[in-house]
Amino acid sequence: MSKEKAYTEVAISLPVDRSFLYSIPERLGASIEVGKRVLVPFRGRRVTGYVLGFPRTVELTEIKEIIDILDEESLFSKNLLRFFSWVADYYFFPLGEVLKTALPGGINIESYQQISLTQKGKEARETLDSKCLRARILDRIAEANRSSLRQILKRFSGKEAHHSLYCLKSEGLISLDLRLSSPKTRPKMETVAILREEDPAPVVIREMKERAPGQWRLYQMLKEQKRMSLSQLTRELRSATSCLKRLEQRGLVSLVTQEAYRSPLFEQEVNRDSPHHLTHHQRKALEQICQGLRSQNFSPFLIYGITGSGKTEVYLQAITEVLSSGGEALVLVPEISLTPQLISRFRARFGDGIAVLHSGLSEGERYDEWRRIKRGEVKITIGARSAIFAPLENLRMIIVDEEHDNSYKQEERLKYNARDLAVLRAKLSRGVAVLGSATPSLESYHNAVKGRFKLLKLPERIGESTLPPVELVDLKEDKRKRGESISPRLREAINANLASGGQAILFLNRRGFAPFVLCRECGYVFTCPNCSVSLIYHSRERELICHYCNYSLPAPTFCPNCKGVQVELLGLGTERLEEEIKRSFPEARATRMDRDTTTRKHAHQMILERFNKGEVDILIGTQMVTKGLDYPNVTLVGVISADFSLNFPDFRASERTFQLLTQVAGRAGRGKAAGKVIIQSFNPEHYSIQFARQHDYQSFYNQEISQRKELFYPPYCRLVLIKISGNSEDRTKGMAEKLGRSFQKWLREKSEYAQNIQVLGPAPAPRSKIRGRHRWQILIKGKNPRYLHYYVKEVIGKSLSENLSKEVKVEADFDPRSMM
DNA sequence: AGCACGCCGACT
DNA sequence: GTCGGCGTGCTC
Repeated sequence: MSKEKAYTEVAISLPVDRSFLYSIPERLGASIEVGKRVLVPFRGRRVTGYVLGFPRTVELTEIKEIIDILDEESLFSKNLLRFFSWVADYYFFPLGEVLKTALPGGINIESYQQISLTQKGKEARETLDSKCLRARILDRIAEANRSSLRQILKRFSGKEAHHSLYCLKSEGLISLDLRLSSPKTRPKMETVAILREEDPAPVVIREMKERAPGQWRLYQMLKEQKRMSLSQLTRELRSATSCLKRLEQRGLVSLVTQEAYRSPLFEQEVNRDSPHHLTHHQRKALEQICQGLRSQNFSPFLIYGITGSGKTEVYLQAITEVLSSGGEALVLVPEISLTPQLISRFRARFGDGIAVLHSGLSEGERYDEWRRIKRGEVKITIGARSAIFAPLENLRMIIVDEEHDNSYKQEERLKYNARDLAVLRAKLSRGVAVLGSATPSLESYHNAVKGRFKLLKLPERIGESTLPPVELVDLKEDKRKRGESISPRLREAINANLASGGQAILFLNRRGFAPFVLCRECGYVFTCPNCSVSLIYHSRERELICHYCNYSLPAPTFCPNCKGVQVELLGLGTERLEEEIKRSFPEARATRMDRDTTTRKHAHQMILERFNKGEVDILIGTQMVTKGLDYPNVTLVGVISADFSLNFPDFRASERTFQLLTQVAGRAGRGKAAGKVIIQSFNPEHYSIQFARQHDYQSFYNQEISQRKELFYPPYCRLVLIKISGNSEDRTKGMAEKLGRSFQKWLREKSEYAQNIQVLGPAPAPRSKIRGRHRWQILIKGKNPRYLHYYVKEVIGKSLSENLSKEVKVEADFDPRSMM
C-alpha cells in the first residue's frame, strides 16, 4: 500500500518557480498527506516544504529522502491547493511562496549551523590577545553560548571573519553542528484544573475548611465552574499552584495541560440584537442572494447600495442563511474599517463564533484564529485582504465590503487582489460571492452590466435619513485671505454647524504641515536625497520628512543652494489645517486623525471613541475619515480640496475622486438631523465632482466607461505593469530597455498576437527613485487575459534567466491598481 | 533565498 | 604566482 506513495512532490518557499521530488521512507509512508509540511534536505541545509502530491513514477535518479513530517493534520485540502495553485499561476509567483503567504507565519522550521566552543577553544580564550579578531570572535561565541554561524558572520562582517572562523574550526577550537530552529509560533499551552466526579469524604472537607482555607476556596470555585485554568485561579489566589497540587494529591481535582487559544477579541459584553426589519430593496437583495445559495452553483452578486442604505444588514441576514444550511461565510473588509465597532456588530448578531484576521494581531493570535477556522470551530471569518486565504473548508459565501477599495490589492511580493480572488474562490467552491459598495469599481459595475455579476440595488437610505445636499465652492473665484484654506462659505457652514451642536468632518488628503519647502530667492525646493519627491514639513517634529523613506532634516533656516534666508512653507497639509481651524474656531474642540496621530496602538479607536461620545466637534483627517464611519450626529462634511486626487497621473484619477467624494459625503446626515457637504475645488466643473455632487453614480459610470473604452483601459483591457528597479541608474535603465526590446521582438515574431497587445514604455516610473532605488516600468495592455499572461510569462521568464545582473529586480504586477 | 563554483584584480 | 573579490547557477 505504501508503494503508491513512494515519492512526493514538494513545494519549497523559495523564489524558484518549480517543485521538487523526494522519496518517502517506509516509516513515514502511512502518515504523509497532501497539505502537510515536511522537513527535507536541500542543498546541504534542511528546509520546510509543502506536500503537493504523489507522482507514481519519477525520472530523476538522484532523489533524497524526506527527513520528517511536521504536521499531525494537513494544513490545506486538495481543494484549497487548487485555489493556491491558481493564484501562483495567475500572479506568476512560486507556489511555495504563495503557500507561505497563505498560511500563518512563523510556523516553519529550518536548519542552521550552531557554533560552540570546544574545551580546547575555552582554554585558548585565556591565552589569546584579547584584541585580535579571533579572540573577539571566541569571546562573542562564549558570551552568547548559543550562536548561529550566520549571527556571528553578521556581527563580524566580511572576509577576515570568514577566514578566522575557518581556521578556528580546523584547529578544533570551535565546533559546528547542524541544528534545527524551533517554530516561532506555537500553540499556547495552559494548565487546567478539572473537578473530579466523586465527592470527598466529610472528614476531608472538614479538614480543608479548618486547616487549608486556600484549598477550600479553590475547591468551592471549581465546584461551580467544574474547570478553570491555572492562570484564572492564580488571579483569584496567589498560591493557587501549590494549593492545586495538594488538591490533586487528595484526588479531588486533576490537572491537565492543554491547548489554549489566544483571543484577539475584547472580553467586553455585547448586547445581542436580532435581525432588523428590512426595507423593500433590502429584502429583494437578500432573496436573490438566498436563491443563489440554494442553487449550489457559483453565484456572483454586486450590491450597489448608496451610503447608509443598510448593506451590512443584508450581509448579516445572508450569513444567517449560510449558517442555517450548515455552511461557512467569509467577510472581507478594508483594513481600516476593521474597527471594534464593526466586530461588535457581528458579535451582537452571532455571538463568539467569529474569527477575526487582520494585521493588528500578533502572530500567536493569528495562528490561533487560523486554527479555530481550520478546525471548523467557527463558521464566520471576518478579515482584511489576507483573510482570503483562510482555511474554510465548507465555504458557501464570500462577502467583499467596499469592494472598490484599493487596500484589497497587495502591492508587495505576491501582488494579489483579494476582491478578484474572492470571486475566484467562490467559483471554485460553487458558492456565492457578494461584492458591495456605494461606489462600485468600474470593473465590477461593468461586470454587472455585462451580466457576469447579478446587480442588486439599494437606492434609498434606511430610516428617515436622506443623502445630504452637496455645495461646491470654486476656489478660483473665492476670496480667501492669503495663507488660508477655508473659504468664507465653508467657514460660515462650520459656524452654523457648531451653533446647532452638530459634528463636522473635514477631509484633506495630505498629512504634515506643508508639502513644499521653497527658497524665495533662488527657487530651490527641498527634496529627498533617496527618493524623487519633495520633503514635507512637519510642525510637531519641526522637521522636513520624506513620506516614502522617512528621511528627515531639521527645519532649515536658510537655503543650502544660495544661502538665502527666505525659506517658505508652501501648500497645505492636515497639520496646517488643524492649526487654522483651531485659530479660526477657538471655541470648537478639533482633533486630527491621520497616520501621524494614530501610530500608537488603539489611538485610532480612541479618537473615534471621543468623537462618538461627542467630545470632539470637528474631526480633521486624511483617507481615514472617509471609510465606514457611521456617526449619526455628523451634520457637516467639508472637503478642503478635491484637486489632489483629481490631478493624480493615473487613469483612475477621476474614479478615485468620485469614490472619495461620494464616500466622505456619505458620512453626513446619517441620523435624524439633515446633513450638508461642502466641496472646495479649483475644478468644480469636472464631471467626477459634478456627479458626486448629484450623488449620481450611474451618470458618472456612463461617462467614465466611454472614456475607458476610447482610451483602451480597464475594463476594456487587462494590464500588466512590469517594474524594474535597482540601485544603479544605468543598469536599471539598461535592463528596462533590454526588456522593452524583448517585448517588441516577440510581438514582431508572433504578429498574430500583436493586434491585441500594446506595450507602453519602458519609461521611468512617476516616482523615478524610491529609497535609493531607481525605478522604470513597462505597461502592457491586452484584450485577452490568457494571451496577455502567456505573452508576459514568455518574455519575462526568458529575460529573468538571462539577467543583466542580480542587483536589478524585475517584477510583474498583474492588474495593477496604481501606476505609481 | 543561500550556497558553491568560477573567473579577474591586488597583494606576497 | 596566490588570495579572495563578487557574478552565475543550481537546488529533488
